[in-house]
Amino acid sequence: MNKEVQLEAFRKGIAQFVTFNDSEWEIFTPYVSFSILSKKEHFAVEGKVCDYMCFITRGAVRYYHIKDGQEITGYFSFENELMSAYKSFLKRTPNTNYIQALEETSLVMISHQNLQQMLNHPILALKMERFGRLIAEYYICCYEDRVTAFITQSPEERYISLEKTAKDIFQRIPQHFIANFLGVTPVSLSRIRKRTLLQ
Amino acid sequence: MNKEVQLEAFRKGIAQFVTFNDSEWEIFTPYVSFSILSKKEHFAVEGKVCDYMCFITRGAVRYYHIKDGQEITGYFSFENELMSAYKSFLKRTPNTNYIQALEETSLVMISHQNLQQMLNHPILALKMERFGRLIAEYYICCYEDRVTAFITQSPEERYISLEKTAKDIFQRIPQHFIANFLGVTPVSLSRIRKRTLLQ
DNA sequence: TGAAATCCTTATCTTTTGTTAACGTTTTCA
DNA sequence: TGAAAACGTTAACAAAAGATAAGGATTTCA
Repeated sequence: MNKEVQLEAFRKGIAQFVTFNDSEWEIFTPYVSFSILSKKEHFAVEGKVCDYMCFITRGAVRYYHIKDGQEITGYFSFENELMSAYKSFLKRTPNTNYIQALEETSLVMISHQNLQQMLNHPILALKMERFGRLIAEYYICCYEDRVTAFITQSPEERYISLEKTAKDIFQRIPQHFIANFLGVTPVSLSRIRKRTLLQ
Repeated sequence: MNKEVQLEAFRKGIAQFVTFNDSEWEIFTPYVSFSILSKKEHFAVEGKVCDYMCFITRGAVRYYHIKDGQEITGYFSFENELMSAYKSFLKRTPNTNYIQALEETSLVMISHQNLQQMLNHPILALKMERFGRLIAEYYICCYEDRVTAFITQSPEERYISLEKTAKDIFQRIPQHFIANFLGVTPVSLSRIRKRTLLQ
Protein backbone atom coordinates (compact mmCIF):
# COMPACT_ATOMS: atom_id res chain seq x y z
CA MET A 1 0.00 0.00 0.00
CA ASN A 2 1.59 3.28 -1.07
CA LYS A 3 1.55 6.47 0.97
CA GLU A 4 -1.15 8.19 -1.05
CA VAL A 5 -3.55 5.33 -0.42
CA GLN A 6 -2.67 5.24 3.26
CA LEU A 7 -3.14 8.98 3.61
CA GLU A 8 -6.55 8.69 2.01
CA ALA A 9 -7.51 5.92 4.41
CA PHE A 10 -6.27 8.06 7.29
CA ARG A 11 -8.24 11.08 6.14
CA LYS A 12 -11.35 8.98 5.81
CA GLY A 13 -10.75 7.24 9.13
CA ILE A 14 -10.51 10.45 11.13
CA ALA A 15 -13.46 12.06 9.35
CA GLN A 16 -15.65 10.93 12.25
CA PHE A 17 -13.68 13.41 14.38
CA VAL A 18 -12.71 16.24 12.09
CA THR A 19 -12.57 16.95 8.36
CA PHE A 20 -9.81 18.91 6.69
CA ASN A 21 -10.38 20.86 3.52
CA ASP A 22 -7.77 20.49 0.80
CA SER A 23 -5.62 23.43 1.80
CA GLU A 24 -5.63 22.38 5.46
CA TRP A 25 -4.77 18.86 4.41
CA GLU A 26 -1.81 20.18 2.49
CA ILE A 27 -0.52 21.84 5.63
CA PHE A 28 -1.32 18.80 7.72
CA THR A 29 0.25 15.95 5.76
CA PRO A 30 3.91 17.00 5.98
CA TYR A 31 3.63 16.43 9.74
CA VAL A 32 2.83 12.74 9.38
CA SER A 33 5.21 9.86 8.75
CA PHE A 34 4.89 6.19 7.90
CA SER A 35 6.12 2.95 9.29
CA ILE A 36 5.69 -0.80 9.02
CA LEU A 37 5.86 -3.20 11.95
CA SER A 38 6.75 -6.78 11.13
CA LYS A 39 4.90 -9.49 12.99
CA LYS A 40 5.87 -9.64 16.68
CA GLU A 41 7.72 -6.33 16.45
CA HIS A 42 7.09 -3.95 19.35
CA PHE A 43 5.73 -0.49 18.81
CA ALA A 44 6.00 0.36 22.51
CA VAL A 45 7.82 -1.18 25.43
CA GLU A 46 7.75 -0.70 29.17
CA GLY A 47 9.95 2.09 30.49
CA LYS A 48 10.15 4.17 27.32
CA VAL A 49 8.14 7.28 26.55
CA CYS A 50 5.83 6.75 23.59
CA ASP A 51 6.51 9.40 20.96
CA TYR A 52 3.89 8.59 18.37
CA MET A 53 0.18 8.54 17.90
CA CYS A 54 -0.73 6.22 15.03
CA PHE A 55 -3.45 5.25 12.65
CA ILE A 56 -3.39 1.62 11.53
CA THR A 57 -3.96 1.22 7.80
CA ARG A 58 -3.34 -2.54 7.83
CA GLY A 59 -2.71 -5.16 10.47
CA ALA A 60 -3.39 -5.57 14.16
CA VAL A 61 -1.64 -5.04 17.48
CA ARG A 62 -2.10 -6.16 21.05
CA TYR A 63 -1.45 -4.21 24.24
CA TYR A 64 -0.07 -6.24 27.11
CA HIS A 65 1.37 -5.93 30.58
CA ILE A 66 3.95 -8.12 32.22
CA LYS A 67 3.02 -9.16 35.75
CA ASP A 68 5.10 -11.69 37.69
CA GLY A 69 6.88 -12.54 34.45
CA GLN A 70 3.59 -13.29 32.69
CA GLU A 71 2.20 -11.44 29.71
CA ILE A 72 -1.37 -10.25 30.15
CA THR A 73 -3.10 -8.86 27.08
CA GLY A 74 -5.47 -6.00 27.79
CA TYR A 75 -6.54 -4.70 24.42
CA PHE A 76 -6.29 -4.91 20.65
CA SER A 77 -6.34 -2.40 17.80
CA PHE A 78 -7.02 -3.15 14.16
CA GLU A 79 -6.88 -1.44 10.77
CA ASN A 80 -8.72 1.88 10.57
CA GLU A 81 -8.27 2.43 14.29
CA LEU A 82 -6.00 4.69 16.24
CA MET A 83 -3.18 3.24 18.28
CA SER A 84 -0.86 4.67 20.90
CA ALA A 85 0.44 4.16 24.39
CA TYR A 86 -1.94 6.98 25.09
CA LYS A 87 -1.10 7.78 28.68
CA SER A 88 2.62 7.77 28.03
CA PHE A 89 2.21 9.80 24.86
CA LEU A 90 0.07 12.42 26.57
CA LYS A 91 1.86 12.69 29.89
CA ARG A 92 5.38 12.11 28.53
CA THR A 93 5.92 9.46 31.19
CA PRO A 94 7.57 6.05 30.79
CA ASN A 95 5.18 3.54 29.37
CA THR A 96 3.96 0.76 31.67
CA ASN A 97 2.98 -1.76 29.04
CA TYR A 98 3.86 -3.17 25.65
CA ILE A 99 2.32 -2.85 22.21
CA GLN A 100 3.20 -5.56 19.75
CA ALA A 101 2.18 -6.28 16.17
CA LEU A 102 0.14 -9.45 15.76
CA GLU A 103 0.52 -9.29 11.99
CA GLU A 104 2.54 -7.15 9.64
CA THR A 105 1.11 -3.74 10.38
CA SER A 106 1.24 -0.46 8.46
CA LEU A 107 1.05 2.83 10.33
CA VAL A 108 0.47 6.49 9.65
CA MET A 109 2.17 8.30 12.51
CA ILE A 110 2.21 11.71 14.17
CA SER A 111 5.06 12.43 16.54
CA HIS A 112 4.38 14.22 19.78
CA GLN A 113 6.66 17.01 18.66
CA ASN A 114 4.81 17.50 15.40
CA LEU A 115 1.50 17.41 17.19
CA GLN A 116 2.68 20.24 19.45
CA GLN A 117 3.75 22.21 16.41
CA MET A 118 0.33 21.77 14.85
CA LEU A 119 -1.31 22.83 18.10
CA ASN A 120 0.70 26.03 17.81
CA HIS A 121 0.15 26.48 14.10
CA PRO A 122 -2.04 29.55 13.44
CA ILE A 123 -4.24 27.82 10.88
CA LEU A 124 -4.37 24.30 12.32
CA ALA A 125 -4.49 25.03 16.06
CA LEU A 126 -8.23 25.19 16.66
CA LYS A 127 -8.96 22.17 14.51
CA MET A 128 -6.21 20.16 16.15
CA GLU A 129 -7.45 21.00 19.63
CA ARG A 130 -10.87 19.85 18.56
CA PHE A 131 -9.41 16.75 16.94
CA GLY A 132 -7.61 15.89 20.16
CA ARG A 133 -10.71 16.55 22.21
CA LEU A 134 -12.98 14.42 20.07
CA ILE A 135 -10.53 11.54 19.96
CA ALA A 136 -10.18 11.62 23.72
CA GLU A 137 -13.93 11.84 24.19
CA TYR A 138 -14.41 8.92 21.86
CA TYR A 139 -12.04 6.78 23.88
CA ILE A 140 -13.64 7.81 27.14
CA CYS A 141 -16.92 6.41 25.88
CA CYS A 142 -15.19 3.16 24.92
CA TYR A 143 -13.55 2.93 28.32
CA GLU A 144 -16.80 3.67 30.07
CA ASP A 145 -18.39 0.66 28.36
CA ARG A 146 -15.42 -1.52 29.14
CA VAL A 147 -15.39 -0.67 32.85
CA THR A 148 -19.16 -1.14 33.01
CA ALA A 149 -18.71 -4.63 31.57
CA PHE A 150 -16.25 -5.51 34.31
CA ILE A 151 -18.53 -4.14 37.00
CA THR A 152 -21.86 -5.51 35.88
CA GLN A 153 -21.06 -8.68 33.93
CA SER A 154 -19.58 -12.08 34.69
CA PRO A 155 -16.72 -13.39 32.53
CA GLU A 156 -19.22 -15.63 30.78
CA GLU A 157 -21.49 -12.70 29.99
CA ARG A 158 -18.54 -10.70 28.71
CA TYR A 159 -17.58 -13.60 26.47
CA ILE A 160 -21.08 -13.90 25.10
CA SER A 161 -21.32 -10.23 24.26
CA LEU A 162 -17.91 -10.26 22.61
CA GLU A 163 -19.02 -13.25 20.61
CA LYS A 164 -22.06 -11.26 19.51
CA THR A 165 -20.38 -7.97 18.69
CA ALA A 166 -17.05 -9.14 17.28
CA LYS A 167 -17.26 -12.78 16.36
CA ASP A 168 -14.50 -12.41 13.76
CA ILE A 169 -11.95 -11.62 16.45
CA PHE A 170 -11.83 -15.33 17.29
CA GLN A 171 -10.67 -16.11 13.78
CA ARG A 172 -7.94 -13.56 13.96
CA ILE A 173 -6.52 -13.49 17.49
CA PRO A 174 -5.19 -16.40 19.57
CA GLN A 175 -7.76 -17.35 22.15
CA HIS A 176 -5.48 -16.98 25.15
CA PHE A 177 -5.03 -13.29 24.35
CA ILE A 178 -8.79 -12.89 24.21
CA ALA A 179 -9.07 -14.65 27.56
CA ASN A 180 -6.87 -12.00 29.17
CA PHE A 181 -8.88 -9.27 27.49
CA LEU A 182 -12.03 -10.73 29.07
CA GLY A 183 -10.36 -10.84 32.46
CA VAL A 184 -9.91 -14.61 32.83
CA THR A 185 -7.24 -17.23 32.25
CA PRO A 186 -7.02 -19.14 28.97
CA VAL A 187 -8.09 -22.35 30.72
CA SER A 188 -11.14 -20.64 32.10
CA LEU A 189 -12.15 -19.24 28.70
CA SER A 190 -11.88 -22.69 27.20
CA ARG A 191 -14.30 -23.94 29.84
CA ILE A 192 -16.66 -21.03 29.29
CA ARG A 193 -16.75 -21.76 25.58
CA LYS A 194 -17.54 -25.39 26.17
CA ARG A 195 -20.23 -24.45 28.68
CA THR A 196 -21.96 -21.95 26.43
CA LEU A 197 -21.82 -24.30 23.45
CA LEU A 198 -23.63 -27.02 25.35
CA GLN A 199 -26.40 -24.74 26.56
CA MET B 1 -20.83 28.25 50.88
CA ASN B 2 -21.66 31.26 48.73
CA LYS B 3 -21.21 31.46 44.98
CA GLU B 4 -18.06 33.56 45.08
CA VAL B 5 -16.32 30.96 47.20
CA GLN B 6 -17.55 28.14 44.99
CA LEU B 7 -16.40 29.92 41.86
CA GLU B 8 -12.97 30.39 43.37
CA ALA B 9 -12.79 26.69 44.23
CA PHE B 10 -13.87 25.87 40.69
CA ARG B 11 -11.28 28.15 39.16
CA LYS B 12 -8.60 26.61 41.33
CA GLY B 13 -9.82 23.09 40.67
CA ILE B 14 -9.64 23.39 36.90
CA ALA B 15 -6.29 25.15 36.95
CA GLN B 16 -4.65 21.79 36.33
CA PHE B 17 -6.30 21.87 32.90
CA VAL B 18 -6.49 25.52 31.93
CA THR B 19 -6.13 28.92 33.56
CA PHE B 20 -8.29 31.90 32.76
CA ASN B 21 -7.06 35.44 33.14
CA ASP B 22 -9.42 37.88 34.82
CA SER B 23 -11.06 39.19 31.67
CA GLU B 24 -11.59 35.68 30.32
CA TRP B 25 -13.02 34.65 33.67
CA GLU B 26 -15.47 37.50 33.49
CA ILE B 27 -16.72 36.20 30.17
CA PHE B 28 -16.72 32.64 31.40
CA THR B 29 -18.60 32.86 34.68
CA PRO B 30 -22.00 33.97 33.36
CA TYR B 31 -22.19 30.61 31.60
CA VAL B 32 -22.09 28.64 34.84
CA SER B 33 -24.90 27.93 37.27
CA PHE B 34 -25.20 26.42 40.73
CA SER B 35 -27.16 23.69 42.38
CA ILE B 36 -27.40 21.67 45.55
CA LEU B 37 -28.31 18.00 45.71
CA SER B 38 -29.79 16.76 48.95
CA LYS B 39 -28.67 13.38 50.20
CA LYS B 40 -30.00 10.53 48.01
CA GLU B 41 -31.16 12.97 45.34
CA HIS B 42 -30.38 11.91 41.78
CA PHE B 43 -28.35 14.05 39.47
CA ALA B 44 -28.80 11.66 36.56
CA VAL B 45 -31.15 8.79 35.86
CA GLU B 46 -31.34 6.08 33.24
CA GLY B 47 -33.08 7.05 30.03
CA LYS B 48 -32.58 10.81 30.24
CA VAL B 49 -29.94 12.82 28.42
CA CYS B 50 -27.52 14.45 30.83
CA ASP B 51 -27.42 18.19 30.21
CA TYR B 52 -24.77 19.28 32.67
CA MET B 53 -21.10 18.93 33.34
CA CYS B 54 -20.38 19.70 37.00
CA PHE B 55 -17.68 20.53 39.45
CA ILE B 56 -18.33 19.34 43.00
CA THR B 57 -17.48 21.97 45.60
CA ARG B 58 -18.80 19.93 48.51
CA GLY B 59 -20.17 16.42 48.97
CA ALA B 60 -19.93 13.12 47.15
CA VAL B 61 -21.87 11.11 44.58
CA ARG B 62 -21.97 7.54 43.38
CA TYR B 63 -22.54 6.24 39.86
CA TYR B 64 -24.57 3.06 39.63
CA HIS B 65 -26.23 0.74 37.18
CA ILE B 66 -29.31 -1.35 37.70
CA LYS B 67 -28.95 -4.92 36.52
CA ASP B 68 -31.63 -7.52 37.18
CA GLY B 69 -33.22 -5.09 39.62
CA GLN B 70 -29.99 -4.75 41.58
CA GLU B 71 -28.00 -1.57 42.01
CA ILE B 72 -24.33 -1.90 41.15
CA THR B 73 -22.08 1.01 42.03
CA GLY B 74 -19.31 1.63 39.55
CA TYR B 75 -17.68 4.86 40.63
CA PHE B 76 -17.61 7.81 43.03
CA SER B 77 -16.81 11.48 42.75
CA PHE B 78 -15.93 13.84 45.58
CA GLU B 79 -15.42 17.54 46.22
CA ASN B 80 -12.97 19.25 43.87
CA GLU B 81 -13.67 16.69 41.19
CA LEU B 82 -15.65 16.86 37.99
CA MET B 83 -18.86 14.94 37.66
CA SER B 84 -21.11 14.12 34.74
CA ALA B 85 -22.82 11.30 32.92
CA TYR B 86 -20.03 11.91 30.50
CA LYS B 87 -21.04 9.66 27.64
CA SER B 88 -24.62 10.89 27.67
CA PHE B 89 -23.52 14.49 28.00
CA LEU B 90 -21.09 14.23 25.09
CA LYS B 91 -23.12 12.08 22.72
CA ARG B 92 -26.52 13.49 23.65
CA THR B 93 -27.81 9.97 24.13
CA PRO B 94 -30.03 8.63 26.93
CA ASN B 95 -28.03 7.87 30.00
CA THR B 96 -27.60 4.22 30.95
CA ASN B 97 -26.88 4.66 34.62
CA TYR B 98 -27.68 6.73 37.68
CA ILE B 99 -25.78 9.35 39.63
CA GLN B 100 -26.91 9.94 43.19
CA ALA B 101 -25.70 12.18 45.99
CA LEU B 102 -24.28 10.29 48.95
CA GLU B 103 -24.25 13.46 51.04
CA GLU B 104 -25.60 16.94 50.55
CA THR B 105 -23.62 18.04 47.52
CA SER B 106 -22.94 21.48 46.04
CA LEU B 107 -22.32 21.85 42.33
CA VAL B 108 -20.99 24.37 39.87
CA MET B 109 -22.59 23.46 36.57
CA ILE B 110 -22.14 24.10 32.86
CA SER B 111 -25.00 23.16 30.59
CA HIS B 112 -24.32 21.49 27.28
CA GLN B 113 -25.90 24.41 25.52
CA ASN B 114 -23.69 26.94 27.26
CA LEU B 115 -20.64 24.84 26.57
CA GLN B 116 -21.47 24.88 22.86
CA GLN B 117 -21.85 28.66 23.01
CA MET B 118 -18.45 28.99 24.62
CA LEU B 119 -16.94 26.67 22.00
CA ASN B 120 -18.28 29.14 19.42
CA HIS B 121 -17.28 32.25 21.36
CA PRO B 122 -14.50 34.12 19.51
CA ILE B 123 -12.45 34.73 22.62
CA LEU B 124 -13.13 31.55 24.57
CA ALA B 125 -13.23 28.97 21.77
CA LEU B 126 -9.61 27.87 21.64
CA LYS B 127 -9.26 27.70 25.39
CA MET B 128 -12.49 25.78 25.75
CA GLU B 129 -11.45 23.25 23.11
CA ARG B 130 -8.23 22.79 25.00
CA PHE B 131 -10.09 22.58 28.30
CA GLY B 132 -12.32 19.86 26.90
CA ARG B 133 -9.37 18.02 25.44
CA LEU B 134 -7.35 18.06 28.63
CA ILE B 135 -10.28 16.96 30.76
CA ALA B 136 -10.98 14.08 28.41
CA GLU B 137 -7.31 13.12 28.32
CA TYR B 138 -7.17 13.22 32.09
CA TYR B 139 -10.09 10.82 32.37
CA ILE B 140 -8.64 8.51 29.74
CA CYS B 141 -5.57 8.09 31.91
CA CYS B 142 -7.80 7.31 34.91
CA TYR B 143 -9.76 4.79 32.91
CA GLU B 144 -6.60 3.19 31.59
CA ASP B 145 -5.47 2.53 35.14
CA ARG B 146 -8.85 1.21 36.13
CA VAL B 147 -9.08 -1.23 33.24
CA THR B 148 -5.50 -2.34 33.88
CA ALA B 149 -6.46 -3.12 37.47
CA PHE B 150 -9.30 -5.34 36.31
CA ILE B 151 -7.07 -7.14 33.83
CA THR B 152 -3.97 -7.64 35.92
CA GLN B 153 -5.15 -7.75 39.53
CA SER B 154 -7.33 -10.03 41.63
CA PRO B 155 -10.16 -8.53 43.68
CA GLU B 156 -7.96 -8.88 46.77
CA GLU B 157 -5.12 -7.00 45.11
CA ARG B 158 -7.50 -4.27 43.99
CA TYR B 159 -8.77 -3.98 47.55
CA ILE B 160 -5.26 -3.71 48.95
CA SER B 161 -4.25 -0.99 46.55
CA LEU B 162 -7.44 0.96 47.21
CA GLU B 163 -6.73 0.64 50.91
CA LYS B 164 -3.26 2.06 50.28
CA THR B 165 -4.21 4.92 47.98
CA ALA B 166 -7.56 6.01 49.42
CA LYS B 167 -7.95 4.63 52.91
CA ASP B 168 -10.33 7.43 53.90
CA ILE B 169 -12.93 6.23 51.43
CA PHE B 170 -13.83 3.45 53.86
CA GLN B 171 -14.78 6.02 56.46
CA ARG B 172 -17.00 7.84 54.05
CA ILE B 173 -18.70 5.35 51.78
CA PRO B 174 -20.75 2.28 52.72
CA GLN B 175 -18.66 -0.80 52.18
CA HIS B 176 -21.10 -2.57 49.88
CA PHE B 177 -20.78 0.28 47.39
CA ILE B 178 -17.00 -0.08 47.49
CA ALA B 179 -17.39 -3.82 46.93
CA ASN B 180 -19.20 -3.17 43.64
CA PHE B 181 -16.55 -0.64 42.67
CA LEU B 182 -13.91 -3.34 43.19
CA GLY B 183 -15.90 -5.77 41.09
CA VAL B 184 -17.08 -8.16 43.81
CA THR B 185 -20.13 -8.72 46.00
CA PRO B 186 -20.38 -7.13 49.45
CA VAL B 187 -20.12 -10.56 51.08
CA SER B 188 -16.94 -11.25 49.19
CA LEU B 189 -15.37 -7.94 50.18
CA SER B 190 -16.14 -8.67 53.80
CA ARG B 191 -14.25 -11.94 53.46
CA ILE B 192 -11.34 -10.28 51.69
CA ARG B 193 -11.02 -7.76 54.51
CA LYS B 194 -10.99 -10.49 57.11
CA ARG B 195 -8.44 -12.45 55.12
CA THR B 196 -6.06 -9.55 54.63
CA LEU B 197 -6.34 -8.51 58.26
CA LEU B 198 -5.28 -11.93 59.45
CA GLN B 199 -2.26 -12.14 57.18
C1' DT C 1 -37.85 8.13 70.73
C1' DG C 2 -38.84 4.00 68.71
C1' DA C 3 -39.88 1.28 64.67
C1' DA C 4 -37.93 0.56 60.26
C1' DA C 5 -34.26 0.54 57.30
C1' DT C 6 -29.48 0.05 56.46
C1' DC C 7 -25.34 -2.14 57.01
C1' DC C 8 -21.62 -5.55 58.03
C1' DT C 9 -20.43 -10.06 59.32
C1' DT C 10 -20.75 -14.89 59.41
C1' DA C 11 -22.21 -19.54 57.97
C1' DT C 12 -23.46 -22.87 54.50
C1' DC C 13 -23.63 -24.55 50.13
C1' DT C 14 -22.94 -24.13 45.08
C1' DT C 15 -20.57 -22.45 41.23
C1' DT C 16 -16.78 -20.58 39.08
C1' DT C 17 -12.09 -19.63 38.56
C1' DG C 18 -7.09 -20.39 39.28
C1' DT C 19 -3.15 -23.55 39.02
C1' DT C 20 -0.59 -27.09 37.19
C1' DA C 21 0.22 -30.61 34.14
C1' DA C 22 -0.49 -33.55 30.29
C1' DC C 23 -1.74 -34.41 25.51
C1' DG C 24 -2.55 -33.81 20.69
C1' DT C 25 -2.77 -30.59 16.94
C1' DT C 26 -1.20 -26.80 14.33
C1' DT C 27 2.01 -23.33 13.18
C1' DT C 28 6.47 -21.42 12.76
C1' DC C 29 10.80 -20.84 10.98
C1' DA C 30 15.66 -22.15 10.57
C1' DT D 1 11.15 -30.34 5.77
C1' DG D 2 11.52 -31.32 10.39
C1' DA D 3 12.31 -29.96 15.12
C1' DA D 4 10.66 -26.54 18.18
C1' DA D 5 7.28 -23.51 19.64
C1' DA D 6 2.67 -22.17 20.12
C1' DC D 7 -1.96 -23.26 20.99
C1' DG D 8 -6.45 -25.21 22.73
C1' DT D 9 -8.53 -28.70 25.50
C1' DT D 10 -9.09 -31.53 29.36
C1' DA D 11 -8.36 -33.32 34.07
C1' DA D 12 -7.67 -32.86 39.02
C1' DC D 13 -7.37 -30.26 42.86
C1' DA D 14 -7.28 -25.90 45.55
C1' DA D 15 -8.86 -21.34 46.20
C1' DA D 16 -12.05 -17.83 45.62
C1' DA D 17 -16.41 -15.92 44.66
C1' DG D 18 -21.57 -16.04 44.25
C1' DA D 19 -26.11 -16.82 46.48
C1' DT D 20 -28.90 -16.99 50.31
C1' DA D 21 -30.10 -16.46 54.86
C1' DA D 22 -29.63 -15.14 59.59
C1' DG D 23 -28.14 -12.18 63.35
C1' DG D 24 -26.69 -8.12 65.56
C1' DA D 25 -25.26 -3.31 65.45
C1' DT D 26 -26.00 1.22 63.77
C1' DT D 27 -28.43 4.77 61.51
C1' DT D 28 -32.42 7.06 59.84
C1' DC D 29 -36.33 9.64 60.18
C1' DA D 30 -41.29 10.25 60.97
